[in-house]
Amino acid sequence: MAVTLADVAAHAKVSSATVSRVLSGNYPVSEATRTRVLRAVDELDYVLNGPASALAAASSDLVGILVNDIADPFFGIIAGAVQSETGGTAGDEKLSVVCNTGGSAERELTYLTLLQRQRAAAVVLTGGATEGTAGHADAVAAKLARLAAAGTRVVLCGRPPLPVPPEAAGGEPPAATLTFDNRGGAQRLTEHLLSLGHRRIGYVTGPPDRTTTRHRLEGHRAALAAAGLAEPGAGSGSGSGSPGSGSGSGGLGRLTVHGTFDRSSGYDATLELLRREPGLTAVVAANDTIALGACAALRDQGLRIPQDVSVAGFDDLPFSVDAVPALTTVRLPLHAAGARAGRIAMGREAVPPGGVATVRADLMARASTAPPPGR
Amino acid sequence: MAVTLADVAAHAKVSSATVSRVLSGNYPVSEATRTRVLRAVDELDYVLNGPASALAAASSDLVGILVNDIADPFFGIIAGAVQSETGGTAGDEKLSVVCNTGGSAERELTYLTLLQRQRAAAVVLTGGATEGTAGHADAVAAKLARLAAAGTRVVLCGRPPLPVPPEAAGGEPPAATLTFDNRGGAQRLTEHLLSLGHRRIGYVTGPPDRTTTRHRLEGHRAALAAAGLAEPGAGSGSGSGSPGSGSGSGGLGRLTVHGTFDRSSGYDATLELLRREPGLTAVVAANDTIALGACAALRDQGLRIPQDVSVAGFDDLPFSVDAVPALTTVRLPLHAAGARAGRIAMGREAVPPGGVATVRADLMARASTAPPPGR
DNA sequence: CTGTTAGCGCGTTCAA
DNA sequence: TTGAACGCGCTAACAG
Repeated sequence: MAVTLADVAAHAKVSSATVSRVLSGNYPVSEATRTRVLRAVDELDYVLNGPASALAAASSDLVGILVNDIADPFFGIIAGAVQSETGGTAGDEKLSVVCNTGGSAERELTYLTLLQRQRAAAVVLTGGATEGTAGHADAVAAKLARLAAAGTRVVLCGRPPLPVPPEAAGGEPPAATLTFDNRGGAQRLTEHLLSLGHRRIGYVTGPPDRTTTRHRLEGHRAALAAAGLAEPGAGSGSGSGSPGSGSGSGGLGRLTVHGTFDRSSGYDATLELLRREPGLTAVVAANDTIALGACAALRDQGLRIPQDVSVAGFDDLPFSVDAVPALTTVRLPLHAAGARAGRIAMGREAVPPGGVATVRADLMARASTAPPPGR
Repeated sequence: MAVTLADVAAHAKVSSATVSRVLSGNYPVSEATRTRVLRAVDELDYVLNGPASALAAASSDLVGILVNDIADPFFGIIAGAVQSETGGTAGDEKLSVVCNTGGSAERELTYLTLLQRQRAAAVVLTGGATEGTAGHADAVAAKLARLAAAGTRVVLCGRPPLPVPPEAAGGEPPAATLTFDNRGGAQRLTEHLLSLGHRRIGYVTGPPDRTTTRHRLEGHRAALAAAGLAEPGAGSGSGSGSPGSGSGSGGLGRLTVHGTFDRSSGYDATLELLRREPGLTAVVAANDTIALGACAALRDQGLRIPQDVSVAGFDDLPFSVDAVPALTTVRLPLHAAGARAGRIAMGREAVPPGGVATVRADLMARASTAPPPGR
């Protein structure tokens, strides 16, 4: 049906082996035959058969990039940066592709299996992990270990390091990891608010079963605790997973509302926060997108930012500086981190010592935060 | 090295063919052997070899989604919608992957070739095309025709229909197309501004060699012309491609500045516009992201929106409604269009009559536009 | 319902 | 420098 190597060989009056050598280029071929072959390829519109090639060579040029939400610029920026390094930057053309897991550990596993089937050259997992259902995290870790064992480079970008299995202690870690300092960044952000004088600070975040949610919340609470604001009775995790709802108990959980990582969830959660604590003077959001929704909700309630209520986000996505007022947030060098992950995936940069590098998260104090009213 | 079908067969004491049948599932196998095989698969940690499978079956489960800029939510939303339909919605698991072309026709061709090599089941091209270098557009069209001929479903989403080659007239079009009404939407948007009383309207747009740029600009100018505002001497295309610069000639081109489709370009271009025409009362941006930059620039110049200058965008991305003031724009049903493209790519929805369907673009008049000062 | 047998198209020895 | 031959791992006929 389609034109094959043999067809080209016949057309150029050489053996198929010669054609193969000309195309792969890593073997001496006389200039005369090379041009003859190339002309035949052109005339016949020949296209290499990827599966056959991969089968024979026992390798492929696929690089998979897994993201939780492709419509979220947070992931788009990272994925774009990874691709800019893994794409055909040199002779080594790689088909780097991004796979949208929707934050589901199940789909993540599905994609990993699919990539494993394709004998992918590398896999980059971006963003926080889901740690809800016990077993799923282990299943992912096990699959990654198997991928690594089969020669696939595994890189984690913006995700906590894999737990090291006891039996593997001392060996090379299966995955190179660039982890974000979510905890530290969140802590510095809340310290900023505290230093401005805020004491009644609401927290609007994403699903409780995400590492990103948990770490940023931990940083926030660590800052509160250090300021003597930690109330007893609040567990580390809190609230249900349904948008707009949170833990109803007293303590810290009362001022934390879980939802999803999007704008409308931030809107709803902020209204809920206001219901629980009308005297709120600041809202910290787990990311910039949520913060945008929070701003809208506050504004719709007739509250001014930052005169009545301060608002802060996380990530420093491009739109944050353009918000009105400009959003105080925590900057994550998403592009740089993604690019580095891409280079590691391509083997062009060494794995960080110990397999793990922490990416810094810097406070960007802007106009959306100010001292609380009457102070 | 890796465990193969034969290993599983031996372990389960059946033939490799039986194992294959159990795994593909589309063939009757007794319950007893099926469980035995599955257990063997599990015990041996067997993973299907994708290339070998694709080679033997002469098909693959790859679906490619090409986007111009993966960091831009415009593409993220479309790609996410496509994936939600092409992902394993039923028994037919497809590895749907998004490829970032960066708007380069060259990389677009590279990706198409790579997908062709993999014998992709379908390819979805999103967003406007580049029409700069003559020949490149033809090369892409030719490649798409070849892909379609080889059985790959080709779908265009948010891109103008492929030119129909004369010799193919009457036949099935090679690509199903969902095209956006960029021209109509832009025209209605500018009519809205005109009806408010604006006469000095600046236009900030992307690279001149993109169909999206051209069509939206055409709609804008059509509205101006209908209002008798067309000045002679302005060509259809104008300006150089470098950000912040535009055509220096008189006529319409004077109020049009080309750049890239991002925020900083919108910022710079707006300053340039203000330099050329300090009496400007409105700025129309070719998309919402540019509009955001335009707002920032105006604000930094001490101009109020919309009291001093009105601003409008295009696309109605999620953040637009949260801008302050809420952005007047043109809504494109990106998610719906992407989902439909995905269904067509999967063969779950019929190709529109004639191969082309136009997606409507509706004016969303919001708070960023108002009558000009003193009126 | 299950086993046997041929290739799928290419990379890679081994000889020449 | 080139050609011939084998096999990668799997699916799809064809028998039984």
